[in-house]
Amino acid sequence: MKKKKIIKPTEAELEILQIIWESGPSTVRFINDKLNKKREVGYTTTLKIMQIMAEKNLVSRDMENRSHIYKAAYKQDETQKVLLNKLLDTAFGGSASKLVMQALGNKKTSKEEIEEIRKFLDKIEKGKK
Amino acid sequence: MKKKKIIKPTEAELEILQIIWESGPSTVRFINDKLNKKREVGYTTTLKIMQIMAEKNLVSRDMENRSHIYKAAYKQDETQKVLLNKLLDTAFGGSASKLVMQALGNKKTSKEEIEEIRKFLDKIEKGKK
DNA sequence: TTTGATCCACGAAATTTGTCGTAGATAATT
DNA sequence: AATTATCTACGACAAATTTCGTGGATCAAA
Repeated sequence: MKKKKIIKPTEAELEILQIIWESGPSTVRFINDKLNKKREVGYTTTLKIMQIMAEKNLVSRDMENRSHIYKAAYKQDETQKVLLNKLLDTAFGGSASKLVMQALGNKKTSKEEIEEIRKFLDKIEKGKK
Repeated sequence: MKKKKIIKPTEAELEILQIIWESGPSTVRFINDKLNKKREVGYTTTLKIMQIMAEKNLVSRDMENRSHIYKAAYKQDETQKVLLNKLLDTAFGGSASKLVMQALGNKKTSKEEIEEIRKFLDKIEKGKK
């Protein structure tokens, strides 16, 4: 049995992870600039959080050059899975369908998205029979 | 424009809210007992958290009798909605369908549940024209 | 009615999160 | 070469979270 990995990024960490997932391995400067397009954050604040993320092994970093390059240790999918399951447990009592309907009911979902989900349902139903 | 209420229970608070949602208005003793079936928690710890929840107006309490009775200030649905939307933003970049598929992909969902979701999709599509 | 159980209030302490400032090193510019 | 810009490391600090212990009040039991 492998040791279970614990992934639980905080909000600030998730904000950073999202940028890395989207843009690939990045420097602190790059990420801080991106963040500042949405809200004001000091450079050292971003730096500090990313250093902590490295300690926690949420990211790894290449320290070859002066400005280190950080990359995500876990794929976006894995992290989403963990967070979703946590929410499923803590707030939805484990009912995935309730969660799904809540998600769809709230947000205006496009016709295309709905179609996509239908196909997805077909697929998992087939694999289930 | 009404003042927007912010609901963001912590993990410990959610644990407690779930019990209240499931069992109805409860005393600290009752909740602490329930919690202790899963993990060890001191009575005063539970008490303290519930008092804080009352301060935050996450719960209201009837102080008529010596042992106060706490009840949830928000319905489970409302809270689920808030938490889900937060997760949607922070981890899924706002894509509800991605979240939905992730949720369905992970968990083994029964045929009945899938059918239920299909009907739900029909419904929101109709309401969408 | 004295003792013991139970309850709340209050506060202390440990941890985590998020925020920066400063210092020292290195790179770039003039 | 001297000055300026840019990095990392480190520590400090406030706020929020979680954890209890103690003390005083009230209720129940002996």
